[in-house]
Amino acid sequence: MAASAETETPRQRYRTQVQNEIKKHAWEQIATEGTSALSLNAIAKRMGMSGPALYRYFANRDELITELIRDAYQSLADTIHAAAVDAADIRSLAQAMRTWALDDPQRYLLIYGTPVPGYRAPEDTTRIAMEIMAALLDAAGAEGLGAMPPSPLQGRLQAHLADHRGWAGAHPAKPATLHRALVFWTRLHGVLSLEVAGHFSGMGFDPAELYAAEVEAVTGL
Amino acid sequence: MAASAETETPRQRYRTQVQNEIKKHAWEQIATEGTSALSLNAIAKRMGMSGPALYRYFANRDELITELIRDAYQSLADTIHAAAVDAADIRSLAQAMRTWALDDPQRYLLIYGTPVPGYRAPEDTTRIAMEIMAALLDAAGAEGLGAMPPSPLQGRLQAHLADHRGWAGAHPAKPATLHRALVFWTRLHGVLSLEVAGHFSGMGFDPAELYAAEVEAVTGL
DNA sequence: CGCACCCGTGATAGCCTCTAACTCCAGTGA
DNA sequence: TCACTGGAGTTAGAGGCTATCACGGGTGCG
Repeated sequence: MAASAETETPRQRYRTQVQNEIKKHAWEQIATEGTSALSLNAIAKRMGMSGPALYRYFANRDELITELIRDAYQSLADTIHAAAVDAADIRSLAQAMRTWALDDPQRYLLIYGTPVPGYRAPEDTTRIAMEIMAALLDAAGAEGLGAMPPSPLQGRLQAHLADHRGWAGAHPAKPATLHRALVFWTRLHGVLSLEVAGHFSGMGFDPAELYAAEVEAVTGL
Repeated sequence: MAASAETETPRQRYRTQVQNEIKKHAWEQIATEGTSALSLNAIAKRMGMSGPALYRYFANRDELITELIRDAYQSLADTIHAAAVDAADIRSLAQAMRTWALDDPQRYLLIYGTPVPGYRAPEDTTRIAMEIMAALLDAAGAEGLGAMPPSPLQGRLQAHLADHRGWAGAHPAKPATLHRALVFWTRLHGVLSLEVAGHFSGMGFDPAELYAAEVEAVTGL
């Protein structure tokens, strides 16, 4: 990332510094008011300069948001990697994902929330998404996890996944592992997204209990 | 709903008719451009009248969106009720939910997508949400479903749910049924929301296969 | 018939994104 | 050392949006 740190001119260093400050203010605004209320004008005002100045650093509002999405993806990938280094099991990965999501709900929703119909994700976010998938596949393929209860339908899904494993890249995962990783992702996302969006808030029970039970269900799949 | 149809004055009938036309245009706009791009001005222009006229029918943009959310909730509840009348089993409910979600992704996302931080859902949407939950509990409590694999953690969750069953209202569901209904909701929502948001689009496999397998996993829980 | 009410209008304020023309200064090369 | 180039920031302004206000005009009620 900082490969050309020495060849960087002062101009460039100043530029990236201002860009980072803009992003910092953008994150604050997103966390409190939501992404839809993100305003370049307001950021500029808070930084003590006039609105159009920001267009030196980001071509338009969409480009800033795209950059924030990229950063959010990278942050999630880093979090998962860090958890995988500590202990590459499903439980710690799941815990890391949950704390990451609850730490800044709007950051989570920037990735997994409502997409803008016309928006096309840039190439490298899909690359990061595949990195995340690889970490999940590693954890899902670990020894000592429960076997999956046999059923024609589950077997059919695994056969289908074995035929369509492009998303796993070059990962040498067994069909059952592909299945487990996918289910890990969707089930935990199911609990997390509803929790983050506040759909449990009036229900009274503790989402953490449900989350833990779902994590266990995946390990014993 | 149409209890006072005869006592309605022509004025009132015209009023609700215009309101419905506004909502119709709003839905079209949401489906194509997304909720964040919903513009009262654009709707007015398309209806052949000037912007401020719409404020006779909705106090502000938020009130219109709230009304649309209410309608979306009601539409989901109706869909689930219709499916429950045909056959009150989990499979048909799950199928109805999926077709409803894919039929208009932005309508689904209006309920389950990114919430606006300050927004507070009105009372009757939570009432409708509880109706939906009741239908889920009915289906989850049916006879002939597989027993749940015993585990201390799953048992602990069920005990917790038995202690915090306010969201079930007066429904006489066993703890295992509470558990199954919750898991039905979160797991299917996990697959659906990722599918609707396009996170599977580049992965190559068929979400329907995964969905079917998850439905089966819930029935055999 | 008269009157109150509701509907739709244009004008306007204030916010936003984004462009254009301009000034100014830092860093560069002769 | 000095002229110059290019990036940074400014103001002005177009065009969009939400929302309010004051004003005509028609509708339906007493």
